[in-house]
Amino acid sequence: MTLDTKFVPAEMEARLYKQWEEGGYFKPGRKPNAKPFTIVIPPPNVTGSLHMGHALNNTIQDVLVRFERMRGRDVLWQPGTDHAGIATQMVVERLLAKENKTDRKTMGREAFLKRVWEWKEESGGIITQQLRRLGASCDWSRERFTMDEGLSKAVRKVFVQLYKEGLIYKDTRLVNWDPVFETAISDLEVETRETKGAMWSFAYPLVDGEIDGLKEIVISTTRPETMLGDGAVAVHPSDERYKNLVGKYVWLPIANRKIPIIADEYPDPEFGTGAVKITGAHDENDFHVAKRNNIPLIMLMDKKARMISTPENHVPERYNGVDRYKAREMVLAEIEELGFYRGKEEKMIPQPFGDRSNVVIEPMLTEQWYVNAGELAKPAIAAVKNGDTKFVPANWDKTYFEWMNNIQPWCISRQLWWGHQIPAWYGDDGKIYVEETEEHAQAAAGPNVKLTRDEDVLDTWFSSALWPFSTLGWPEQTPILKRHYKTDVLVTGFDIIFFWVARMMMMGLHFMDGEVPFETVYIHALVRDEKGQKMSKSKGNVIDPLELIDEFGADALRFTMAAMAAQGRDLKLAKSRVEGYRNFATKLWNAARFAEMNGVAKDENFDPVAARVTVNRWIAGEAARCRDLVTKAIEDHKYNEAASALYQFAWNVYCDWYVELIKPILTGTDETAKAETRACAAWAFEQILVLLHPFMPFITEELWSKTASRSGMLIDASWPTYIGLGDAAADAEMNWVIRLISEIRSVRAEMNVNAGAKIPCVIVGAAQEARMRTANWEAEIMRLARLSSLVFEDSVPPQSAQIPLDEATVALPLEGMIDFTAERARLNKELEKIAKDMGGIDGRLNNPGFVAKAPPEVLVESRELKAQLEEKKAKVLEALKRLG
RNA sequence: GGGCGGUUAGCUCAGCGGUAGAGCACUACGUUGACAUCGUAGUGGUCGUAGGUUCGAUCCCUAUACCGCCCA
Repeated sequence: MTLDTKFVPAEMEARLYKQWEEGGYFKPGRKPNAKPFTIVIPPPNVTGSLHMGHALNNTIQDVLVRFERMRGRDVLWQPGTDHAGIATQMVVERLLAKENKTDRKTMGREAFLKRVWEWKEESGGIITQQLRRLGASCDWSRERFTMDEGLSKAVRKVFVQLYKEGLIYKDTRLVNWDPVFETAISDLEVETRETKGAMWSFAYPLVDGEIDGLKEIVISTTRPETMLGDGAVAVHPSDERYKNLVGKYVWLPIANRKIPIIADEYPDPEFGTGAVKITGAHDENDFHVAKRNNIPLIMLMDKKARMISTPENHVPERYNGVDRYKAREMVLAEIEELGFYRGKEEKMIPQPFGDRSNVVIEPMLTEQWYVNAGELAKPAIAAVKNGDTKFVPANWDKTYFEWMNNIQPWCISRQLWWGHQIPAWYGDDGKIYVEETEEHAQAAAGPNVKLTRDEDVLDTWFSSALWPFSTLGWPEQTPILKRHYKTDVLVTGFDIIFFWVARMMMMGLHFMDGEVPFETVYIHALVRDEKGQKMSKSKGNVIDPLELIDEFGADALRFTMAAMAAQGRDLKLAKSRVEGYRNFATKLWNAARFAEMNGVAKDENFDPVAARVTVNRWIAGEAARCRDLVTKAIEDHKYNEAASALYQFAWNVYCDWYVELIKPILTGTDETAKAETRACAAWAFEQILVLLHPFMPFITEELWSKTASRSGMLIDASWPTYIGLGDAAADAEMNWVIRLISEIRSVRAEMNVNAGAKIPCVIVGAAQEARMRTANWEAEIMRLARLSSLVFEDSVPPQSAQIPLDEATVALPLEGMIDFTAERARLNKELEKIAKDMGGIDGRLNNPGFVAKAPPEVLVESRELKAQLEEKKAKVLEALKRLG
């Protein structure tokens, strides 16, 4: 059981993870009488590989899950992946193009889908393997995929029910059309970006010649090519300039059509000429104007955003099949040639881009399926208002409400192949049959109707919205569903509050009898690079979490994530931070090696409450304090505070002081004290392992098994509860000793005393308590402060450096070793600091308002502080006097 | 235009009403058989700016500047 001198994370991590997983520790149901605790994972895309966002997200979930497991809850962390419609189809299409030089259309739907499934089987497991490397303790035996048979059944059932309730319907309106993927996408998948563009002005001549001195109306547009589809020119009803033109017509050049001049509230008279062209079929605002005024909607483009020439749209034949941007150039040239060109202004314009395809989205008039989100949002809003679901940090509910209150119909149909095909059939009788299966549809239609299934698939987020219950077996009423819905916490980033959180709320409430899908939504920050920039492949600033795991270990990465998870928006990741926590792991390893070398071993009979040695009583109290801090911090989702408490306790308290202070005991002759201290040191270290386990599961598990022979694994250990720990007298004594040693060290360094030199120390004016403490810790003080002697005397020896310590003065007779000018300077500096502190305190105490109004305990504290400062000041002055 | 964040040590960030903190970096010294992935000591901040509330403000309020995100 000897520990190696170095610790190598890689081997250990793989081995331990396997042991946990195969040991069934991640599975629920092991504590059937315990209260369940449930988290559903935000399902990563099957196409994905682990990035920093995943690392943060899953670290937090794993900390929670391991913590609650240790606290005795019956934990289910439900894992799975998302089929990610567009993303996956895109990946496989690219693969096809590369491999076989073919495309999905040539292959046909069936063959293509077969290929996607094959790809999923081959590559879909990458991300889940990577989650394992992070240490995520999900129950992999319950892994789900959004296109599993079970989940697909849930999707069909939800769709059919919502349709029959009138909450899903078909509608023809403008949608965001992605001309690369040739599908509609939802508003959320569109990203508006400011891009370089221009505003061109054209003249449309009046059909009736001159009216009110006007022969033409000048309109401006950022999209010249759409003029071919103009159905009207609109002006504001209050616009005097055009008052007598409303109801007249203009000639639309190129298309050679007559279009009316209409009055509508939409045009801004202050902007440009105050007249706008209305292209109802290709612009959202124009669409509404056209609807209001009964203006025809003229379709100009096909699914690839190429112009089409039809008898209906009057687009000249030469435009047929021309790309929209090429058509723009043609229109501009022709307008100029016709003499209707009226100038161009370069400007930045907002343009919609597809978040996946990265091309300009075209508003297109098509028939699509919609969810009446407004209706479903009502209970979802109420549930957050009344506290059934809480956002942490709480201010995110504002974002949630803001969006939910203004929610638009959700376009859920996609003209893709990869996804849940919509369970709707069209009969040759012209009717739509929405049923869970073709048999049901046929039954509904009757035997003589020929059915054709809707070709479209559903938005990926439709199935994700069902995740908290579909993964638990719904629509079957499984025991797991009963036990683990609603879930306890959802951990996710703010970027998918709308995409996912809001929709899960809607669907959960609707299909689970009004019960919310989760009690708490913990929203964490997004991981950015050191400079605060979003990590992206194109910027080349991506830090790969797996590389960090390779270099520093999963524990170090996890601890970094937790330590940086302070509630905020951004999390800028510096590699040095990960390195620092790797060092922390090394420190723990070495502390364990120290223990091993010094006979520090677990003693089943050791009871920290009964410890007699002061330093042991003290460390036990510190352990209890750390335990309380960590517990509270995790409960409050303040992972950084938990991490910081652990780091401090393990390194600054246990390693720096406790271990150093017990060395003389461990090598001493007091066998009783030695035995107790060995047992206590082992106990305290064990507390570190247990408390740290949720954050650093691997190294703690490894040390757990190597520092004692134990019956179970640490993952299965109980979160400690302590009764009767904490001893104020022991704390006071140890703190005094630590202060004494620190002060001597500080003076030594400042006086440039050779680090290796042992020096004498004389304590003057010590009260009984200080004398006792000194006696108790003589060996430790001498060792840690590098003293050759430690004695009490009645007066300060000549040529001493002097340290005031409460009522006593600690004198270091350093004749010949130090420069007394320097010592005087040091004491004067000390005096300055005291004076500064005093200034603050006096300012308060001399303020009648403070004395009258401050809480009594603050007043007492201030007075005590002043007394201490005064005592110290007197000592320093005395010391200066002695130096002459 | 609407909303939400941020501005604290050279860097990355905590703290958020009662004496300014951590890690990294930096400086000096390396003594102690766990650890140089370390130890000891130290340098470094008028807590964006201006008002206000308060006995007291980095912390609360108002305004303002700059940076960032989301929505239109």
